[in-house]
Amino acid sequence: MLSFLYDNERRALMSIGYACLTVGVPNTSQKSCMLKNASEENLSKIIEWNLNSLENIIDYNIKNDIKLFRISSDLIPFGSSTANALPWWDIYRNDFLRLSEKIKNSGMRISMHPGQYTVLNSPSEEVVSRAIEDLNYHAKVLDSLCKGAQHKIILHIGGIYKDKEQAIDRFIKNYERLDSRVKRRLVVENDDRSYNISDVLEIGGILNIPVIFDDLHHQINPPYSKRDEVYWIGECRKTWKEEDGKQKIHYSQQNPNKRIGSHSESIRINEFMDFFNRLDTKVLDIMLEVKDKNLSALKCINCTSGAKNIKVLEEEWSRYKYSILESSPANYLAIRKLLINKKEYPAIAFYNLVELALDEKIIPGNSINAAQHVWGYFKDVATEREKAVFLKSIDEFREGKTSITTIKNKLFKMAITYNREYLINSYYFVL
DNA sequence: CACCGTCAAGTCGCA
DNA sequence: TGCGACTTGACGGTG
Repeated sequence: MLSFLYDNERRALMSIGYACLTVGVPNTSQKSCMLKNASEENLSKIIEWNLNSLENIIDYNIKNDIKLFRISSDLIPFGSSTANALPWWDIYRNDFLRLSEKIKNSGMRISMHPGQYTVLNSPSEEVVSRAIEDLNYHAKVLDSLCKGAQHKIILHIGGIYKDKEQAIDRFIKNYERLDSRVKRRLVVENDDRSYNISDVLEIGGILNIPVIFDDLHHQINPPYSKRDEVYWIGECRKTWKEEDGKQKIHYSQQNPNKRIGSHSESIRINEFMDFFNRLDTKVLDIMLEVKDKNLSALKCINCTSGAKNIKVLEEEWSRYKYSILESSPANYLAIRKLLINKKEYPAIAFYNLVELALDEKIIPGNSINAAQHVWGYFKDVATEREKAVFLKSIDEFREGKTSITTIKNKLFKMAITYNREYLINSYYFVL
């Protein structure tokens, strides 16, 4: 079947992924601690917890065919600080080995991205040496998980300090101080205030390292030269060598209710498809930066990987269902109707309706209706006491004495207790 | 158990 | 020169 070939071919070309955390995936939370609590005992507990969460994330990615993922810099608390003297790569060697097998066998591409506080071009030697230590830490995590140089560390250039030329020179000079294990993975990215894509291409060109194009940063902080994103993505492509793997870009959308640069709650699919269709090649990986994480990754994957079986959308529907019922009973019915014909694959239409529904203002009566539907999964097994508690909380919600979140949390606990997998995977508890 | 101030990192604008 | 704002998600103390 042609669509099958197309599907596989397209998938081999492009991976779409998400960063650091998941939404609605059980047992994937991260822990951290404050400096004053960074005892060896406490740190060990947290690292163990975080590695277990990471394994669950990787399992989830494999199960859902998500082949691009950014690991949180907080995986090891104070990983680049003397506050954490644990040889964690050694202590948890077996865990890292198991994880690296899973990553390798699934063909997943991993990355890491030190935040805005890792500044290689600072005039302060203290700050620079901490940045170098931090990059060493990131390389150590990646080396423990994946061998190839296609698994990248993404870094911003840093500050300006009232003299951009000198600041760039300092970046270039300090780059040379980096360990080869960092250098082979290091790529640089444009930011939303100081270094635009033209600046970063210049720096990447001098250092002969790949450049990541970040679309939202580019919209906020474009170079003087007026060229469109497709042009700049093409320029960045030239910086990616064979051993670096596929070109990688960052994509996010503005949150209309927050300050410039804030990431949107979800990827608006029409806007994304417009961008996707304008790309002059599909041979690149797209890292999404968005609040709803894996949810948007699945959305974009399902809308760009050619025709799939409608089962994919039915699975998504099973997870979105009760959120949609809560926010928009009308769209709930519209989506059911859309998915009746099992020979079609109306992915974009489906996500359009989901977005429309979730944008609606929630009416308390609809919240109660959805909660009662979810309660239906327990009505045969719940104890009298559980039933009384539920009915009472619905009454309290009606009177404004409790929040729907509290009710949802109780329902989620019951989903765990009675092992209702269908509900445990539902976005109802997180959207 | 829900809520909200605090933490951790470095830069930059403004007194 | 020094202080507050900025960012992000989890902690940790309060009610």
